[in-house]
Amino acid sequence: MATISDVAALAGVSTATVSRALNGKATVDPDLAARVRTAADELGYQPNGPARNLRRQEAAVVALIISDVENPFFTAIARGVEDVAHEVGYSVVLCNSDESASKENRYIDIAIQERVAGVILSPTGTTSSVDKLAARGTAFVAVDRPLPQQDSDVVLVDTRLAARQATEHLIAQGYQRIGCITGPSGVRTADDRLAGYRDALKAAKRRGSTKLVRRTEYKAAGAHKAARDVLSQEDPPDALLVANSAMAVGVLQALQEKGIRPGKDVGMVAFDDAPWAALVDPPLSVVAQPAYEIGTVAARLLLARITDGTRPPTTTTLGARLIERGSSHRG
Amino acid sequence: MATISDVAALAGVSTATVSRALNGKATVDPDLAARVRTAADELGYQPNGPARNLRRQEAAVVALIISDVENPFFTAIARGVEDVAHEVGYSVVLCNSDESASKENRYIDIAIQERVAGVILSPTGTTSSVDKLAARGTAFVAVDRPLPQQDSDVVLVDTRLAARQATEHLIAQGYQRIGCITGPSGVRTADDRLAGYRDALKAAKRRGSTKLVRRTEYKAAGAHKAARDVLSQEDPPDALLVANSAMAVGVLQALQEKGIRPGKDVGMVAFDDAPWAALVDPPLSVVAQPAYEIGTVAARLLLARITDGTRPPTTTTLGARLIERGSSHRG
DNA sequence: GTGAAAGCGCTAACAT
DNA sequence: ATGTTAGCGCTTTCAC
Repeated sequence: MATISDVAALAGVSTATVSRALNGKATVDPDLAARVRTAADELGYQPNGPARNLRRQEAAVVALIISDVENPFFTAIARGVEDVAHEVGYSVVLCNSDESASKENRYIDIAIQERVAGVILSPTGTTSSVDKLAARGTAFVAVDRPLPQQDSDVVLVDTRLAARQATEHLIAQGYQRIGCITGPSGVRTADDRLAGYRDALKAAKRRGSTKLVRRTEYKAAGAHKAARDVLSQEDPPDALLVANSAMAVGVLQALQEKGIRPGKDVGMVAFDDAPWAALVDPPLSVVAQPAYEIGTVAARLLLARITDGTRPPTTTTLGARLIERGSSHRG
Repeated sequence: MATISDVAALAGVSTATVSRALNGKATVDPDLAARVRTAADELGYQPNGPARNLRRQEAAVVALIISDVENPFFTAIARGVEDVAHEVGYSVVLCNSDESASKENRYIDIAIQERVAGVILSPTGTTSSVDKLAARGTAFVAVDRPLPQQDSDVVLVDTRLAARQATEHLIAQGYQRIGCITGPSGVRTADDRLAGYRDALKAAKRRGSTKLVRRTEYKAAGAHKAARDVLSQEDPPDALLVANSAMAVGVLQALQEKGIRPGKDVGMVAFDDAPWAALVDPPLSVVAQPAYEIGTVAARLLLARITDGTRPPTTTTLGARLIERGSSHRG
């Protein structure tokens, strides 16, 4: 594979000049620069990234570690990050931690080893691995979930408030026994959504009951089981707040199997406005989160921190929007 | 940041010994190895990836360039690739080419520059950029779509046959004027699905009509417009074959807006068994592609090629499965 | 404006 | 079994 020396030899200049020419430094004679570019093209020269990064002590790459590639919420964030990063010449590598602390840890190690310029991640809960980034001075920002005792930049959604509003909406629609199916304990968004749900019940002077709450992984399968379970008990809920769109799939399956009609028999609001939400029957009421915007904001914060590591950490909280559709309106 | 020399100094050995110990070479005294590991831990030593890769002339990383991160088909492939790659100690970086030849090209350049061990990609159609990989001897395998005049490893689905079977199923159900909404011309899967659709019509001695065919990008918005258009004409189709699940969303929206009931008024089969397909009313008949398996097979082929660049290229064709649900049964 | 030369951190010959 | 040393390809002072 052609190296910078090959290009230098062909162009009849030094390697230093090649480097300067190819990196667009102003201090190089236009004629020479042209000759260098021609030589580089001729040889199909591609700079050796590891060598460059070794020398520069940093790569123009940001790592984005998300907890579930198959969740549209996170892929939308990814797009936001990409769009901003590409604008300023950074590449984005996507890593899928799969909601596993050990995978997250592994990817953080890789990010450090590869000396990426920065890391954006949706932390799995344990803070330990992120400390390494802080210790090394690698820029990072958390999305979707804050980092316990770590004052970093973070981009969140006011998910507790959103959950409260969604629950209040169900109450206003006349549902009496509202249940909640949320994610695993310790995952901040799952905890917050549950808290918001309870806020609404309390404000309406309703007594909550643990029998109406189920916690499970943020996946269809878990939610399916949870929904079957909660609906099979003696006093089943007549409405459900569901904490993400994958879970909504599982819950709707369960309703279908049990012959329960959403909206009429059991009201339902789910987090995340999946593309299909308006297509099911009845259309699914959702809490739409600004996922793409989370990505763009996080990327901008990261870039700012890369250039200036001393700026004070900020917390950005974006709002979510309740979209009322048929599944939360008593027919 | 601690370097290998720091570790060597602390452990009272040479850098070579540190390198050997940390890389698990057999030829190092167990006591020394332990001392080295302790020193490394103490310093929080993380090897410098660029330096290592520069020296080794290769990184234990494979790049996966997919054409749409928001398409569940491709994210399922990503999981397959990851699972296999991680087993053998490779990391996977995901790149989103967004169905754009220039982005694909850019990511290929980056992959080359970073000297990744191999590349898996769903090519956008133009072959040009992939030539660079071949020219440099970087291992790569194509998924979902073959590479024109490039004999590489490739993992495909027999999508033409699947399209034919889906169309035959619609014919068998008594639909008379079957239309097809497929992806852009030049994208192989889009062309193949159209060809399979025509195969079925021809075999049934039906005359196809270009007025029943629409081509658009593989996204909901394009398909939405296409469906409105095709259904508004004088002799509208009474059934539709739709080329992926994002498009199915757009088509179902259009049907909803026009008050057309899927199944009863217009039959429908779509590619890709999205999680929500069984939840819409009526449940959507689909062609289920073995996406995860495409990923695992591709990863295994890539690893084999990384170890032995001379093995003859293979083509693996996996089958798809028609899942009949309500949307293709006349009520 | 251009070239010579040092050195980023690591691994692999080679020497012992 | 361990240490010494060269060098991977690049960027960047430092001279000129």
